[in-house]
Amino acid sequence: MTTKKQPSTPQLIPEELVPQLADLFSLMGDTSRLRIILSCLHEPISVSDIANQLKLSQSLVSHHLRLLKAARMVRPERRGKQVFYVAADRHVQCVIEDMAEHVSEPHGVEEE
Amino acid sequence: MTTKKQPSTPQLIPEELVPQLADLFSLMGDTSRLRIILSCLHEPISVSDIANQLKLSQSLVSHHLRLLKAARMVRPERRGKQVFYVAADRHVQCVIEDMAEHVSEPHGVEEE
DNA sequence: TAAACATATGAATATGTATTCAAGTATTAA
DNA sequence: TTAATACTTGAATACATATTCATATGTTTA
Repeated sequence: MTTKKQPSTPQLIPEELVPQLADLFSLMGDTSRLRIILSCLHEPISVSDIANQLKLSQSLVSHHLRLLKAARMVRPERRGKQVFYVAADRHVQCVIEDMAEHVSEPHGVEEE
Repeated sequence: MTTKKQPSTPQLIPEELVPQLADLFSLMGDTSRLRIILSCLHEPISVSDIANQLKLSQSLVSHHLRLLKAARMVRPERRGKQVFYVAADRHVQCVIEDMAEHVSEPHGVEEE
């Protein structure tokens, strides 16, 4: 039984954004991809440098970067033969930092 | 070829947190689950109310809530026969709002 | 031009997971 | 206690997707 009649959906986040948001979170939900994001969070870094740093195949890194680029989370910048990637905007960083705070939160001691 | 020797990993986010963070993002990466999170973001709401509001089966909502609860993103509170769920802390809300800002960002006009 | 390097991409596979259905547990009311 | 309601849970399935391998594209140098 429904407790009370809900006035449709009283949320701050418009329903239309949900699929886009879910896509972005989903991208960040893979450890390889999250590490890649972290690698190019503060400064541009080349594909091969990411691969070496994270010990992932160049192919895999490239596949992931393609998805991240499509979602506008990173931006490519060619320098000669290499392509450098950097986080698209500051929001990505904020999101990760907020979430890091969440995991660092004291594990509710079931008080009250 | 590596551009320059990286000093291991100069990140603000410690490597150990990455799997936990990815798990959380992964949970938010499903539209059904993200909607469920949004439903109990501001006030406790019963399982059946969530199911009705989102037009999802009670079973599915319960399955998702179990995962969200395990990740300490929501907290259950029994009231008689019903169980109300509410977002565990404010960080979840911050994360979603930051991401919403990201998607609302002007789509870089490829300048320069 | 060809060769070497850096990155990208398509196909194949293996693994994960969202959803459904049926049955189980918990709480209240009769 | 039995019945009804609210929620949970396990198993099965269908679908998505991370990773690898082989190959292709783009860029510089010889």
